[in-house]
Amino acid sequence: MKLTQAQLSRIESGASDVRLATFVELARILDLEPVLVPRSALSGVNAVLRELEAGQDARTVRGAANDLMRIARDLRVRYPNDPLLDRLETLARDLHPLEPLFQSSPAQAELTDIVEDLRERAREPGSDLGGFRRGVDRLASLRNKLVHGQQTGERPAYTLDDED
Amino acid sequence: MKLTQAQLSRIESGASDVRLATFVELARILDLEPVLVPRSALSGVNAVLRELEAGQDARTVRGAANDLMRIARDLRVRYPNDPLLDRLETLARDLHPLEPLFQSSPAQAELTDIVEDLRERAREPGSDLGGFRRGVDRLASLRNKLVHGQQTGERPAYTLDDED
DNA sequence: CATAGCGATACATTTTTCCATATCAAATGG
DNA sequence: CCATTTGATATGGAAAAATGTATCGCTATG
Repeated sequence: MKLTQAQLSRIESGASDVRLATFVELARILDLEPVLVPRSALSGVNAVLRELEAGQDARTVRGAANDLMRIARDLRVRYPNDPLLDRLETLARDLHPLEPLFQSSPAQAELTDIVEDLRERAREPGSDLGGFRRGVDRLASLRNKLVHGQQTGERPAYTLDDED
Repeated sequence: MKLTQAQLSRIESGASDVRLATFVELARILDLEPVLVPRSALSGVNAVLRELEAGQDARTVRGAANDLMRIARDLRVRYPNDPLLDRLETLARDLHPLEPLFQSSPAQAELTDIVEDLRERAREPGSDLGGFRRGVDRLASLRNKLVHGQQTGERPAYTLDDED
């Protein structure tokens, strides 16, 4: 498939009901992936997409996860076997797949806030583990909230996304 | 558009790269909705889809999660503040969203085995926490394995879902 | 054996797609 | 200021492919 200039022109002017192969190629170029979604899953998928497209900076979550991992690793020196650090690492790892859910929501803000807090507490040597634990708990509950607030819904509709 | 019998025959035999309109119509008939997903959102969307299509014997994982929560709660009576129990609870909670990953894999067996083991150890009063901890570790590593063996890496090639 | 149902195929039609070329706008050079 | 180049978009015509209609062959069933 070549997707020539002429072809594009006709597509843009709506003068052509392209073939599937052409369509897919075009999607690729636009960094989109055509996916067939069962109607029953539509609302869920839409939710994910909505949250994502609102937010610009996806890297923030990844960055936060990395920060948390680093914090945990640093503290290991002092508390080699502390389960609290296990927990923190687990939570940080969990962040990655949940990325889409963080976009554009206040969750993002909360997350960076938590990271800030933990970083702060980790800095002071004899830092009270109680405060640190509270931070980790905050992270955990944020995580749980996101994962669970992922309820289903209803409303099927016709939704071929736009192009151009 | 009519989607005649002849056309369907050709499509099924792969002898035709349909036009977009035909494709959409076919999707409709199959109760599917074509959606263009930004690559960056693909993992999130796939997660939702996986979760949904698991639907059938999801109860097993859920059951395991509940069992684990119960075990943890019971042990609380004796060890009110043990962080190991925190960890177990966290892991149990984590199970839910990972449900789809358990489907049909040996992971399912491993999970029930772990639950069996922990239940056993929790039964005997002065049970050695070492063994119990080992069980929890097993659960954690199973979880991590699943979560990590999950990442796509790159390009889903021509991932239009199947039809027929 | 007749016939009804279903999928595959032939041939005709329609439409996309490709290649070449035209059109147009903005930029560039004398 | 006009001519020419350059780049990007539209269009015409030919080739290729999808779609439609009619038909054929197979299987089941009376």
